[in-house]
Amino acid sequence: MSSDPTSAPDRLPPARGSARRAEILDAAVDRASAFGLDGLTIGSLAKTLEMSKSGLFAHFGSKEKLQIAAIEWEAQRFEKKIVAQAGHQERGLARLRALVEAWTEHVESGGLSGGCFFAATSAEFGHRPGPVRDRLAELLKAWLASLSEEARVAIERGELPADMDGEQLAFELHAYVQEANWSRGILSDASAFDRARCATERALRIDS
Amino acid sequence: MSSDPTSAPDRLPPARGSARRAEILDAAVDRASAFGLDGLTIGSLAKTLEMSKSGLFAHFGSKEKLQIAAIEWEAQRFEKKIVAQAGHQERGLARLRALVEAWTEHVESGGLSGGCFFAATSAEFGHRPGPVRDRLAELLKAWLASLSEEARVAIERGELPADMDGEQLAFELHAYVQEANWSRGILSDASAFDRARCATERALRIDS
DNA sequence: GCATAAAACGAACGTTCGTGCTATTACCGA
DNA sequence: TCGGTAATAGCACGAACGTTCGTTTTATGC
Repeated sequence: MSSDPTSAPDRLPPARGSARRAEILDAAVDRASAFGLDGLTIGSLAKTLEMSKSGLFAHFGSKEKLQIAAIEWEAQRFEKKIVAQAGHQERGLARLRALVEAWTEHVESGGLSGGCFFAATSAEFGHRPGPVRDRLAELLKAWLASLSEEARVAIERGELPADMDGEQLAFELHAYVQEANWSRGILSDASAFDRARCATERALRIDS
Repeated sequence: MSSDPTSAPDRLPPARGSARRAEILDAAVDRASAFGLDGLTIGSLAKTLEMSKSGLFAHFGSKEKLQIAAIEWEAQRFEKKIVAQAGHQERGLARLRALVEAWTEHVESGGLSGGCFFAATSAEFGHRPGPVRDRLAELLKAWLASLSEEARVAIERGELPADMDGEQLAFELHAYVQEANWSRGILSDASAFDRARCATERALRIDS
């Protein structure tokens, strides 16, 4: 196989179906951001991709597996684009700021037609038990924990007031970005992200 | 009309079906808070109420009209329970505080199985054009305007710092309650409303 | 070039969706 | 008591849902 120059790039992902799968999941994430993971119907998704229902279905085996695959797909994108990038920053306030800023930019300009994928899907499944909800809860809990842990370090280092509570700060920072996403959606308020950035900045100022 | 004591109350809504209609809409709001206005199917709603699909359907004429009726129903409840009550408070900071506190309590203990009705439905329809979205947008824009207008009065009166921005403050206060609702849902975090109250309290302190 | 496996397809299943149409029941004024 | 109106039920419809099946196309390895 090493003698064949064309087959070299596709190493660990074994199948040539992986490209198709990526296309499907990109479209699935986009649709789910606007219509929810329930509104993500196999028929409409297949029509979008100009393929047959059964052909698409065979990639996942069930709708629930498709839903979870979409979640994992977006989670990976999120991890690479935000968490990993912010990891280059020094721990504490700098990294916390990097996380929130990258996240804000990701939600604002992520290119999804329904705004933040996780906002849409977690609102949808917030009160519906099952594997989909469980996975979403896991991911979002971890994301909140990342924020509050980094806030804790910043406080410990004296970069933020000692009487601050890391979890409370994470709660508020998270709220601003979610509110901006919501506000842009239902209120068509494009300036909402500026408000979020403004609120974030004030929350992270040392003197507050 | 003043001569007939019995027909006086039910003027425009003519029917004695109004009691049944109330039952239906109560159930509809509850279901929609958990499953969304799309997940609010006529079949399942009828089963919940132990009546026939067609019998229920006849009350509204179309699913979209049922959805909008549910929205108006909850909007009325909201108006009476929160806006009207807070109207007894003096304008400015006192009324703003009353609005947010009553709202927080309403979302926390409103008895809906999916949490805040408007959070669920506006997230669902945030990016889907149509009459349902339009009505939700109208109501939520008005609610945000109520908050920021009251904030503006409070600032004008010197009850809040003069360099504050009413709209920005409303954005943040709104964000806290929405975040609490979201957090209780997907993270099963019951203490989220305490965080929201804490953040609200700090935002409304004069010295901040 | 041929065997083989993966990928996509078209058709159909049973169910549920929203929505009509018609018949039946319950109530209230005359 | 009767007649009319509002409320509900029963039944059927076309469409879309997720899913299964058998077949056909496509790509790869010997």
